[in-house]
Amino acid sequence: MTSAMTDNSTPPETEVLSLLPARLRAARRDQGLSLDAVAKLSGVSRSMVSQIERGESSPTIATLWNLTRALQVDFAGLLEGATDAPGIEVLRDASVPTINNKGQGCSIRILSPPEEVGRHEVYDIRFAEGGILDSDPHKRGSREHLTVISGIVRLKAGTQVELLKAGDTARYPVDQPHTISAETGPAQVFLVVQDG
Amino acid sequence: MTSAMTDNSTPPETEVLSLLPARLRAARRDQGLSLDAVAKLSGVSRSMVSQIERGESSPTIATLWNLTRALQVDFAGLLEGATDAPGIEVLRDASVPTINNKGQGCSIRILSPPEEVGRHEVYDIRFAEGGILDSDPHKRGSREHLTVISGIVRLKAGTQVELLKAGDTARYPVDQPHTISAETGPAQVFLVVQDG
DNA sequence: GATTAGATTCCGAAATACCGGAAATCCGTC
DNA sequence: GACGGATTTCCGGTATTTCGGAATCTAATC
Repeated sequence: MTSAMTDNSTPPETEVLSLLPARLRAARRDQGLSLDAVAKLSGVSRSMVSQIERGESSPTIATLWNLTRALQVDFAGLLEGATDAPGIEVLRDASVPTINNKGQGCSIRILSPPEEVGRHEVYDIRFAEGGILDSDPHKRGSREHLTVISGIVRLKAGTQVELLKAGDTARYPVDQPHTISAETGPAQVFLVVQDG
Repeated sequence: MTSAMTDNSTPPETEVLSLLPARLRAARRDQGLSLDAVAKLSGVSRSMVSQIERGESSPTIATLWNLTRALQVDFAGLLEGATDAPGIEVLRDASVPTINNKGQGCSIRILSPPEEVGRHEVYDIRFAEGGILDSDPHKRGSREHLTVISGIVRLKAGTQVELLKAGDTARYPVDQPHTISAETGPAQVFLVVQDG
């Protein structure tokens, strides 16, 4: 058969899988390896490597995994779309998207682009005195990285509680309910959410 | 046959693939979906989904891809090791590791743990008037996310130049030389480096 | 131009991923 | 405890991946 790739559910747009063959071949050639060499390194037969590199076969994750280890490429990055923007994108102070109706007495300024899902998001959060931000658990494995710019905040993650003042930083898993509050006065924090 | 997973080249340690079935099943159950439901959503048959979730079959990347889209999980993250730390880690203002001898007139406060390489790093950088931080290109695909806390800074990435003041944010690729400088007075910026 | 060494592609045969329907298992409800 | 309804697993058959070897292609050398 001519095209073995079962590309059902493949709208015109994101055929990320079609990029994989070329990337694999490039990775191999970059290291000056022959098909036979990677075959011995990975345990995948030469013919299979050849077919995969020509897009004539859709490898099982097991074999792909073995290939990535032999070629020393990152399994994850291999399947990601070419995500490179050309130049500097600037988001001016006045035009930062802001959410006010979440939590109480706090405004959330979204500093990362909405498209960029799956890696990390960046927020600038400003609390009035007594402001509270309550969050439900995110996806398992996610972590937050919180740095206090000014004021004093109280951080609660699961059962644990910490008091943080300007300059302090806290990191914590967020597969559990967590709360940030500014009890003693206004505060500003910088929050990086790393998706799990 | 009982175990179809071709697990050749599988040292005792990182059998990341063995985690995949459980993760898929968890993702499905979290959304309250039945095998039949995801089958219709993804185009993969119920039986296949069942087999994959029980580790009795190693899916091709094509079918796995379809599953990830139906379950709305990140293909990349699915294959990464479980990276969860137990509780809140706190880094106090006074004990933040700081670098002063890089660049001129600037001190770099490292807010992310050194172990956590490969995802993102977080820095709090403080410039004296005239301070300059020159950086060589990082790994291709890396991006920086810079937010100005106070003062005015000049950002140069490749050939492009932008002037940023307090509250402004800039995002830019760093597979090219880039420079941050505070020409008109002291400044403080927050920098998130996303590894490519 | 012929020879040789290396790399890649082609070709059965065996293994296994994949599908659709049937059987089995799990629950609530009467 | 028996009866739906829903979910999951089992069981054919088919399509595709995967392997090892043979054939083809590529280039350098003589």
